[in-house]
Amino acid sequence: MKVRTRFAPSPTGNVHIGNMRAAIYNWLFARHHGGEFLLRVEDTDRERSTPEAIQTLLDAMEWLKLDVDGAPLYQSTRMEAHLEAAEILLSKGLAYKEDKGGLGQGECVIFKMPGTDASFEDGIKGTLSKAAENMQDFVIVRSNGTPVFHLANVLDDIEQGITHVIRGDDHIENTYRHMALYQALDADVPNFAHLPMLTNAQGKPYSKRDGDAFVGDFREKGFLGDALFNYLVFLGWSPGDDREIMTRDELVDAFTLERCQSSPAQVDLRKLTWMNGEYMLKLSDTEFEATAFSAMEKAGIEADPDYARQVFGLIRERVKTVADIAPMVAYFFTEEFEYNAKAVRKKLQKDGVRETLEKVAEIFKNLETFDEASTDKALHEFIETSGLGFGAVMAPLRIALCGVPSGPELFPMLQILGRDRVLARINRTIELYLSE
RNA sequence: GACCCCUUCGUCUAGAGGCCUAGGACUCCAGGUUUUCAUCCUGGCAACACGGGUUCGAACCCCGUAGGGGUCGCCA
Repeated sequence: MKVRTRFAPSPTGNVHIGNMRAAIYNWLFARHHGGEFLLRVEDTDRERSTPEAIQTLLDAMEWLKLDVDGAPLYQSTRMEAHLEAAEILLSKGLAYKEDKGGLGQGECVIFKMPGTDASFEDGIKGTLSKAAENMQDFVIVRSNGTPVFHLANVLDDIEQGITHVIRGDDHIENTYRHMALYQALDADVPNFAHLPMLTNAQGKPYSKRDGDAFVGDFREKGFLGDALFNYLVFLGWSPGDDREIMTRDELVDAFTLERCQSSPAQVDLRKLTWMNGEYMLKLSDTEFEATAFSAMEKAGIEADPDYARQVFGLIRERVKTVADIAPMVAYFFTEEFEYNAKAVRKKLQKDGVRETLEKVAEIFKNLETFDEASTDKALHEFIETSGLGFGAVMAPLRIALCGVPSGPELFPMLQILGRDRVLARINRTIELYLSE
């Protein structure tokens, strides 16, 4: 039988990474088995399920490249089918009506648990079981006539032909109910696998208030979709060897439920950042340029493409996240850059620095050609003949040129900035900080 | 409280009775490379929750304890 998995989120405008990891595992499992990965939008909450919220969901999935087979099933279109099924259960005596008083709107439909002990083979956690006396009947249609999650969810999974339900382990208790429902509905019970939850940096469960746990937030913080994907897969799974950076094909090939962890995993931004850096390095020049240009555009930096490309070459290897790019390149494109106060105090405002910078400017001015090699040569000669140390010359020069004490290699930077800009910046720095 | 689940370095994990002197990765620390920062290279710190069994032998099996978590809605 063909494997079919699904992702069944309710569109609320935000997708939590815990949910998204479940989606990723479903996708991986389906692809590994050559099966299908379906989407079901559980949009019965009309208040929150706006077109925008649905779009946010779709965007997140596209960003992580979770391609879906077939058209999404919108749960809101299935209400009649749900209610019809409830009627059948009622007529078979597998459900009953009762006024529990909850909504104050009369009777609701309650599913009758079979009264036998239940047990199933969880794809991740092994054998799970529960005694009959610990399972209670539950509502499947509210007294206002709307179907409850349990009914809708099971019916839709049957409708979509889902063979494997991979979901968070907060659903374990529901699974016993759902299994009973499948049986009452004369449907095949799918395989279940329950994923342990993801915890925040404090090792505590993400609460609804943890603002940094949404997929969109990671995108905004400058993480790459591929990197987040790779990282999320490894939160609770490993291939069993030492690989950690894996391509999609490799992941699809290696992914099995048996290798999933059954204990919770904590999200570590430092490791994600490291992994993202690895993915930034793997970007082709064209891809890097595209992301860099859009990052700069967002930051309001206008740039000549050819000049910008030279700059990118300099910073390429230093970038960990997309968000690093704009601040790192800003001073290449504007004279309005900020001077780091501490650096100015410690490296610039010292005896002899003014003279040094003036001398350097003089040397640069008289250079026949102004490029990486010539500036390198000239400055080395100057340092040698003047007896000044490298630090005494290079550090102030760097701050004069870009305002900060660290950055890309200096000589290529000189060439890219060009003589005019370099001289102007040195002069301005002297005026600003080194004139009596 | 009841029921269920989980427990290897700070974190993600390898480990399915002898290969474990418990391996890898991130972080951190030290050294090297570098004008600086980052990269890179080398090295280092660091864990089987605890207590009982079973066994010639246990991180791996069993029991218990502790800690953590989930569920107990006419939410999903």
